[in-house]
Amino acid sequence: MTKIRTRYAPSPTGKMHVGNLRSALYEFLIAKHAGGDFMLRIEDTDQERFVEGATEIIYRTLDKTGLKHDEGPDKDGGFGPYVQSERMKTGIYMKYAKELIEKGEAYYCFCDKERLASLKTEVVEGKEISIYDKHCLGLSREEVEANLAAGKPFVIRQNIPNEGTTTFHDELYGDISVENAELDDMILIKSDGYPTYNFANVVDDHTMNITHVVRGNEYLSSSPKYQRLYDAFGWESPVYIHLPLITDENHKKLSKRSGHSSFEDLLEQGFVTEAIVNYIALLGWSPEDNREIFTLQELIEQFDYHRISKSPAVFDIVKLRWMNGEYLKAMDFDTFYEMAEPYLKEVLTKDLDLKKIAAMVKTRIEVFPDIAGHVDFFQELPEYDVAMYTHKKMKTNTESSLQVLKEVLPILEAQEDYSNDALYQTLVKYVEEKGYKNGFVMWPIRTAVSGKQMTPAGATEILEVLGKEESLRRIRKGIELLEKGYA
RNA sequence: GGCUCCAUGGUCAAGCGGUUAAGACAUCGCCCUUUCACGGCGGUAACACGGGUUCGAUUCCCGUUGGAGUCACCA
Repeated sequence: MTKIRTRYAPSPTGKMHVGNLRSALYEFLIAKHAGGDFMLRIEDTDQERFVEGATEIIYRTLDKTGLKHDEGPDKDGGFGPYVQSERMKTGIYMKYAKELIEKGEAYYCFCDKERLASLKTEVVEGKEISIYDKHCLGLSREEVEANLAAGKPFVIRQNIPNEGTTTFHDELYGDISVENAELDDMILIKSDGYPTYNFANVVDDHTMNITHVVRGNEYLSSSPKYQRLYDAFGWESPVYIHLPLITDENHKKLSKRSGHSSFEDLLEQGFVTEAIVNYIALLGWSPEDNREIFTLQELIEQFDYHRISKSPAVFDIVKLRWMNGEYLKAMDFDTFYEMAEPYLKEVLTKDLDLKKIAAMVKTRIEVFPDIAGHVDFFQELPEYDVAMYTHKKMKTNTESSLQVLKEVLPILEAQEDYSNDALYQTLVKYVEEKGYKNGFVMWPIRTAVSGKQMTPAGATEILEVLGKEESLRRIRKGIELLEKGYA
């Protein structure tokens, strides 16, 4: 049994798309589950789309998510170079392309843009559809030589016969066959000398000993062409595993405008890395049991690629939010605080015990940006309606609240110890003396000091954080409002 | 439009000829509670349709319908 080798082969064109990230994750898991190697190869054959800094994003994301590659541009494993533009300098692609020409499996094509444009036959949904007419296949060897000698720009095309069918095997989808007549003579080497993705991919996967080619199923329909390339070279084809698409809520392939389509977007929206990885692992794959929360290590152990699903999966941000909340709840406090602090400081500039507030909020938020809405009242008492004092279950109304607040004010003025425990004891004592229910007293106090329908903590906890002076100020304000609301 | 793939609740999904068709998110209700949340308990909700094959189809085959992907000197 040969060692499994998978590869992640992104092109440095910008942010890390979640679809790409999931491919990387699955490629990593398939290799690691079997004790194999996971390789990184940079596919930068399109100089026009190259984005400065994009390679760094790839490294950073892989590092942050824990998808450590065994080989790559920065980690030579003997199969380099690992960047296609560098591989090109070795002449490898041209060498193999010429081999194909010798075999009659490829040919030079000198057709210019104008001629190609004249081949456009049909326009469907705004896209022009054309199939190359093999015009240059008919060129004699002399004509080709003459064109080459004259320095005429050329591309090299794959020669696919018009008859017969081509079949390839996918581990998940089984055998897939297409008529050769359906297959276009795709370009292998572009006029700038660079290989196309299609060609470089095949040459590199083979020469780098990749055993399992794992990629999105948008490549499913072009796979027969790749298969023909393997066959033309006489190479053994790799195991193909095409992954189901990840779609947006409209069941369309996830696109930039979805807003949460890249790993960076998600981090910005306050998601934690582990939750994102965990969630996308479950988009298109499920374990044998019903577990949903997995560390990367646990995923490696559990990941059996035969359990990858065939149908597309909708990226559900709501479920991701839930999962993120689970991670936040399970996180140790110091780590949580470190991450939450910037969000707290954004709304709380007064001298407040942020750690205490962070603890309140830890189990009630799903993503960090939720924090602001929970704690803003600590900074400043919001405007609120006296109707908020009325709560049927607490049996409170504006009248009872006014009375309670008035009675409680002197008690709280006399109170020295503003710790949660002490305050609670004091208030409960008052409750008992009066024969009230807890909520009958706590509700109006909480309302007065928070001005909000819901808060991340009970009344006395809020009093503690606010401190005596501010608490009393807010309660007096509450009394004032209630009296006014009355008149 | 051609080709290819897919088809279990709103979403992620188990299931691989015989099940009361799991579970999770969301949603609804109840309980708990110093509000809300958390947590606990419970409810609503699915095999797209039509033919076969079979003693028996969610499961196998064919068709229909629906959805998606792809048809570049982009990957």
